[in-house]
Amino acid sequence: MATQLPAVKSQVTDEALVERRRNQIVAAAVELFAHQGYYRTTILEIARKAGVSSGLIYQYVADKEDVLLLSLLSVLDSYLKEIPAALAGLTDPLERCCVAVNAYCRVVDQRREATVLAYRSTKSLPGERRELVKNAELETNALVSACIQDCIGAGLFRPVNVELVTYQLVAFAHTWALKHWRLKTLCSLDEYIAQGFDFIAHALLTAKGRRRYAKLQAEGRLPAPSPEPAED
Amino acid sequence: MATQLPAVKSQVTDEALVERRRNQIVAAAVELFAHQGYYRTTILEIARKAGVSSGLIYQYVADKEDVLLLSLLSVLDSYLKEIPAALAGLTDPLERCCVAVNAYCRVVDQRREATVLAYRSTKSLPGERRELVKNAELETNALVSACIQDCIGAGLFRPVNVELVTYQLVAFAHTWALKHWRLKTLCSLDEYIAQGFDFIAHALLTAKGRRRYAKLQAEGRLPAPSPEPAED
Amino acid sequence: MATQLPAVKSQVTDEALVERRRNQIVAAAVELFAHQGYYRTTILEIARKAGVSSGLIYQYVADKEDVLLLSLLSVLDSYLKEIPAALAGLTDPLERCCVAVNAYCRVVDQRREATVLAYRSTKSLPGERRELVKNAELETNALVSACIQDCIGAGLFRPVNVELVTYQLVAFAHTWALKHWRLKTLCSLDEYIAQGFDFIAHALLTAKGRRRYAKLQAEGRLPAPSPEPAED
Amino acid sequence: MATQLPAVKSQVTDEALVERRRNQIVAAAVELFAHQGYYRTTILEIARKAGVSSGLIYQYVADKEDVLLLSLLSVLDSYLKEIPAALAGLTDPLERCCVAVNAYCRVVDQRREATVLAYRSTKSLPGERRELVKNAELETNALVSACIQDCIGAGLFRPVNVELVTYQLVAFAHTWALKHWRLKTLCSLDEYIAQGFDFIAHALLTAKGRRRYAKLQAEGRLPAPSPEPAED
DNA sequence: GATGAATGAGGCTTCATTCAT
DNA sequence: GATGAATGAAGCCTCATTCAT
Repeated sequence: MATQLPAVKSQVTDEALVERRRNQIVAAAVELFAHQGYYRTTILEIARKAGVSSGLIYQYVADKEDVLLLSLLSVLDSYLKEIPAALAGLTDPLERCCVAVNAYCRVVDQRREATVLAYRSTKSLPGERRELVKNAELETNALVSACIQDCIGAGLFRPVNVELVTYQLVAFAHTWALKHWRLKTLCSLDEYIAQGFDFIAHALLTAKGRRRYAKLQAEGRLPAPSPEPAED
Repeated sequence: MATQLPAVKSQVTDEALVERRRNQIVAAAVELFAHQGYYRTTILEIARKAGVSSGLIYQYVADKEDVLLLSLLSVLDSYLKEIPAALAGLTDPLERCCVAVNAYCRVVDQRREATVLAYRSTKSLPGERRELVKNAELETNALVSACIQDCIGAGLFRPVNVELVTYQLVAFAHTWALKHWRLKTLCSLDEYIAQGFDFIAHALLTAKGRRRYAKLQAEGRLPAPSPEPAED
Repeated sequence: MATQLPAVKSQVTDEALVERRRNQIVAAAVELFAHQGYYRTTILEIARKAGVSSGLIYQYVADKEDVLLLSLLSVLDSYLKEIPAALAGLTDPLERCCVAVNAYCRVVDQRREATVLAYRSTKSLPGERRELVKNAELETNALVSACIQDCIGAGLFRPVNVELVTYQLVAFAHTWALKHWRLKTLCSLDEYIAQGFDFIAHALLTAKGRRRYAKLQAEGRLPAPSPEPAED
Repeated sequence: MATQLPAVKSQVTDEALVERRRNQIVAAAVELFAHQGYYRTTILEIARKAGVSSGLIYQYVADKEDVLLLSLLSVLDSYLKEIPAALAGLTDPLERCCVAVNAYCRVVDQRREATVLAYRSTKSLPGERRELVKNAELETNALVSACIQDCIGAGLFRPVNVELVTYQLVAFAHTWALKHWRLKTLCSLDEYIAQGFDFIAHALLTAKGRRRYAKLQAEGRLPAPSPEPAED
């Protein structure tokens, strides 16, 4: 798992303990970082919230930046787990694509502050540590890309540039967190997802794809309730 | 202008001087904040880069957060100026919409680091000051929304939720800056814009809109070169 | 002067102020370091004793080690000033040599704790900074070496290895400080110097040298009172 | 032995174990202290180098200062053992004196860093513990003093102040370690010792002593090769 | 109006020491 | 007896802010 990358070393040797302590620390850190930002959060606050001493943190982490790194990786990790979990058992490419986006939006919603944190603080990490975060992000992207690719392969999506479109979808999911202060006044998460599907569907579906989409919708296999029929 | 909002008070009375000094300070601050982040940048660094003393800054600004506020407002201000400038003289709703998005992407590209800064640091501002930034953002959004609304009114776009779609377009523009580290390896700005237009066009255009779009394209009135005709 | 070496940089530009502040800081530091040792002394203690704030110290010095460096250099500097001062106007090689050793012993006595500090703490400085101290030490050695060399040149001293003998004499002076806890129970500084002269005289003087030495003694031109006639 | 002095108490009762563990700890500590200094060395480092846990150290020692005390005593102990060992079986007073100085210089050379450590760190010990170190030093001095005294008694040395001259000789030996950074560029240990003998011989020998010295030299009973006959 | 030296609160980090296992 | 995880006091250093000039 990402949080066990050799990049972050601990003084403590007991693997299980390291795992447990780091989870403790990171849980506290993510919450504090998300609410107050990285720089406004002190190690002492993290320690207190985690119920440990400040010195203990440094047995599991080299410095404060490491706590940030682990925190960011844990957020990205949650994406990397939730999306495949949602896809389990599904085979229809279009269904998979919709479910993936839906799942992505919902994790983002559940970890909204943490998602914002990733945007705020990734740049606070220098060099190598930032690369780790970027790589984790690319791993998640790859999940989405694969879905799009499969839809194209199945003739359901137009032959678009997969990676660029991936970023459109990812941006769609992230925007829910980034602009939540405004979006929440405009619609619910369900509505947000539904209109996104509508937007994306029109943007990508082929004629064949549209038929399949309609069928899935009719069968109730599309995750979010569509607020209005997608047509022009 | 935003930088003259009463929220930021100066000890100096000469209006013109205040204006000039603040521009000096903000110019230096934006550059430093953009590259190093807000917390990593010291007042002394800003002073030095602005060619003034650290003490002087406090005659034009209440505290460091004020410098951040002014910096963020200046970034958003540049959006608010560039987009209308690009639209000047244009009347066709679809053309205006495309030009607006294009202009937005290009300002973002020109002020890429500053755009990222806005994402990183807006949350570093507390309460009232953050509202000012949000309002400035909404002002820019309104420019885009108006274009979309006009296209819908003209039957060129489907009757979508204007504000939500606005966020799609805004997200598209911002993503160029936010994910530039990756996007730059995938395509040029022109290509990015072109595929975005393609995506958006499919997502929003009505049959009538498609005809108009094709015509504008044929007349060379669409800002970016379209890599391939938009159809499926 | 050693304390103005470019190796130690200050944030403050006013040369005179830097000089004054550093003297303030170093004076406090030398006293504290000498009594408590480098590691047991805190920057805050130094600041308090110097009558300044702890932050101020860092405007004149990069870190605590720099304070140590300046302190050590100031000690070595005092040797480098006192010895030539004592030699001023003297021309007889043997007299000069005796006066130099005498002066050395007396500075060491005056700055006894500081001399011990140099032995304790030079190794606490890493790389480049330690070199600066070593060079300052060699400069003082050169003063003594020159005296010895002249005596050899004048046929007053046997043709010994000048640098090695220099270290004998330097060690003699330093030992007064290093072993003061014991030596002070055995004799006074005057007696210590006198017996040292006796020892050194026997070790180095040629027949001609012995005659000159006796003459100088008779004329009262040798610094310390000889407790007993030097003969075997 | 010095390390068994009641001043250092252990929680463990098994005498032999205490002895063994302490040797383990001290061996590691001396090496680390000598290279990095006392304050720069952590208990954890000592524990690791000694192959034990950090907690174990505190079962054989009250605190870190105790480790320093034991370390310093062990260094001084090695002098106290090596010198008598070198003298074993020798009866001629002059030969004994020369052998003693030679042996002293060689232990110092072998334990050069440790010797420097003693100079750096004895003052780091407070009150009572420092006395123990001083006493150990005086014990070694007594070995040298006895040799000098015997030479005077045998009419081989001039009637000098024994303790003061002892310090000259001790300083000579220690200086090899203290100024090794410079001396090593000037001569080898053998040469250093040789010139020291030359210096000391001239300083102390009576006419009778000089004859004896020449004889010993001729018989090859003086430890170091004399570079040139000692005369003027 | 402008300067920049001075302040001092506050954060990160280290590490001697303890103690439950 | 031995371990090593946990503690928390303490120190170095930074930097926003002030204010005398």
